[in-house]
Amino acid sequence: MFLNELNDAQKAPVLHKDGPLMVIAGAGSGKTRVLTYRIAHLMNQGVDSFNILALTFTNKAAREMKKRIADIVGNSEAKNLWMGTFHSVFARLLRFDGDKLGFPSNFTIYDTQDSQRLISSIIREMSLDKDIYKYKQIQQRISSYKNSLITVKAYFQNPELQEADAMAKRPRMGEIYNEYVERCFKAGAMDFDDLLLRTNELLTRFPEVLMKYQERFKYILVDEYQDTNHSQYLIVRALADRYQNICVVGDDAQSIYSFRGANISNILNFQRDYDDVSVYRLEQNYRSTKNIVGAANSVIAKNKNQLEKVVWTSNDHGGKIKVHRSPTDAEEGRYVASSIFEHKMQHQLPNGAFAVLYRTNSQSRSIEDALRKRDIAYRIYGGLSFYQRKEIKDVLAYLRLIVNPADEEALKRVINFPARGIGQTTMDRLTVAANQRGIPIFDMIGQLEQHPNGINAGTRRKLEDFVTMIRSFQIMNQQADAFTLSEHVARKTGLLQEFKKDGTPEGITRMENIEELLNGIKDFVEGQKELADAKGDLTEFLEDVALATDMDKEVGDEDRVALMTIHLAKGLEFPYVYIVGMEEDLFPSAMSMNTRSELEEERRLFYVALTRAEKQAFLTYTQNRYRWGKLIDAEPSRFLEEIDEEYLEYITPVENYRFKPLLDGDIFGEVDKSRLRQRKPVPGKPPTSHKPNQEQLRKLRRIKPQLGEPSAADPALATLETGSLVDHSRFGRGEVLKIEGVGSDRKAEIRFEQGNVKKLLLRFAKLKVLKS
DNA sequence: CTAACTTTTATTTTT
DNA sequence: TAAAAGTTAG
Repeated sequence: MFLNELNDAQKAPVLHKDGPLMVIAGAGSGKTRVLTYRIAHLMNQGVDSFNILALTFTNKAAREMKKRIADIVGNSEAKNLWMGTFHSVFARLLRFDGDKLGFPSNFTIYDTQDSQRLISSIIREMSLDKDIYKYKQIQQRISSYKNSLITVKAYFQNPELQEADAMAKRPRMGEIYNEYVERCFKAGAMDFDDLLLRTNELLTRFPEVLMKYQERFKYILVDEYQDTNHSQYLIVRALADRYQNICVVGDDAQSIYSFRGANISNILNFQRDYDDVSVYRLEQNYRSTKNIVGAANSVIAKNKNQLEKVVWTSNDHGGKIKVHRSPTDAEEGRYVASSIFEHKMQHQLPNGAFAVLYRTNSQSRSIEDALRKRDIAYRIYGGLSFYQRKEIKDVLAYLRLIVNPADEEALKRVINFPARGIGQTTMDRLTVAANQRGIPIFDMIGQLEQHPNGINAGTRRKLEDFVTMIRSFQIMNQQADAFTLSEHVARKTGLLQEFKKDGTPEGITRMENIEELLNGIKDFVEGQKELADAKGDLTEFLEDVALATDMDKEVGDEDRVALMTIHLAKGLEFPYVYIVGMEEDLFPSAMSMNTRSELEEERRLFYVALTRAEKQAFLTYTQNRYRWGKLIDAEPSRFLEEIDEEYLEYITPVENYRFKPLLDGDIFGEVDKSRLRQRKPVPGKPPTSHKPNQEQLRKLRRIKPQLGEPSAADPALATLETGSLVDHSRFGRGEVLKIEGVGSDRKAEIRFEQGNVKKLLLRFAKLKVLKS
């Protein structure tokens, strides 16, 4: 019996029968297991699988849970469970009932880029200043309105909001919002936020629909409840209102999505929102060593706003958390790679036992370089995902257009790609004409004969050819499956040819990507045929793609080191975890240190990162890092100081010294030892030695130096920006570099007095403010 | 209208 | 830095 696999604390929420319950589950305490077994147990108790709705954070989590439930109760029963992310579950619901709101069942899902492009063109059409009305900011603003259920109507009824926008010099924000919503509606499209907002609208405006789904979903379970936003919260409340069989699982200490509208008070206030809430706590951590759990606890204790709980473990102490400092990000990568290599060899571990976590995607590069040099297989999760690549989006845009010709963003994307002589002017004219008549651009093309709108016969012909081609695809779509059709489209449109002909390596990669996409479609079609209620048609596939999460790719089925952002790592675990870039302004991010709550969220993020580790955690930081293409100073993250000393071990190697800022005329070929000084040391152990040995010098040599551009008038004169690295290797021993002067523009000039550049004697120095 | 070129902008996280 | 957006010549 599966219940024997649970401890008492886990068993209680699994056995809890009816009524609201909340499970506060500390990191690594087995919450997925509780959720899985609770569902299985409900089914064993006679609850119909049709009546259970489980909302998870990723589709992959849903799939895995379904599989495990199927192992317990049998596949045929598990099949009927409604399980998935909020977005995918309610997209499905809207395909059934969205027609009541005026949406077609084959509505398109706009991704963020589609939304931004649309907003961008609205701003252009309204002839607004694009420096004030920045499309990305506008899109974010609209998104946050929607997540808070502020519709256009609500916006115009709320003077405060309008004032806030007016203060930000965007008095026409409301108009843009209105136009955006209307254009989406006309295009038969919903953005990510609409999937939730429109579901709310549906459930509020149509009581009979609400009733239907309340009856259908008698038992509702929500995973990662701490990361739900207001919109999601209301949906859950509405659906659970009748039977009150609502089970939420989460950990307030792991709430890390407030930028997406997640509201931590949803979990903090759960007990107020429902009557007679049973609260269960899972506090025993099965994942990590005592050192890791202790360190994580000591960090999160610095947060004020949290639910009470004590995470503990009976696991071994394990090794202390290793803190490593390096001079540059390249060095950091090299340390991570060699450390992984050593542990692999020492303990005979697979690559899959290691993960490197970072705050921002851009940090992956230096790690990648180092791993590649060491021949360690890795895989990057997230970043520019497969489906966001240009060539993939091009193919998908054609497919979207076939399913929904009103989809304006898809049309604009492909109408002139591959180039077929339909340019901006034509598109502008078409847009104006179509908007006047309130019809989609696609339909407008069909009526050009009656209303030429200044488009000449040749161009009209090209437009009509395009429409004819899409129509032929639509006819084919009624017969063929998604794969056959997509392949046909890729060829017939000339997309494959387009990338093939340019012959560059990128072109070839793009072509291969398209082929990979086609294979993916094939897999999808075959997979869907096995499912009960799926047809394997194009609409389903496009929805799958639009809502695919980056974590939906399998983690760990190949033997590779995993590289990902901390956000993406939530819910995962690895024996060895490297958290890189532990620096102020990077982690915590410079953009999230303005308020206490932002900083607390960063701290929770750090907590999440630490608790991914089972056996050993490593924290690394650098003193100089390339950012925005420039080398900048970096200081150790405050989070390092927030960990109790007893859990840490400093392992900074000897080559990690740093030069003090140089003074005027002070650059010689030899290291001036008195100037070697550790900068802003983390409390703990100082470096053991200052003098680099041969091996370390060789390593340092690989750092890319920057030299200023030689001036045309005087080749011996170079201009260098403050903060740049100067490569001493260019000068022979004893030769002098003289700093000539510093202007107010933060630039310094360097004169190479004894010009002959010969020997590579390596040294770096930092130029700070210099005086002539 | 297209292609080549130049300039800007962004690097916080994502369904 | 590197990708995207904008500009200009043909």
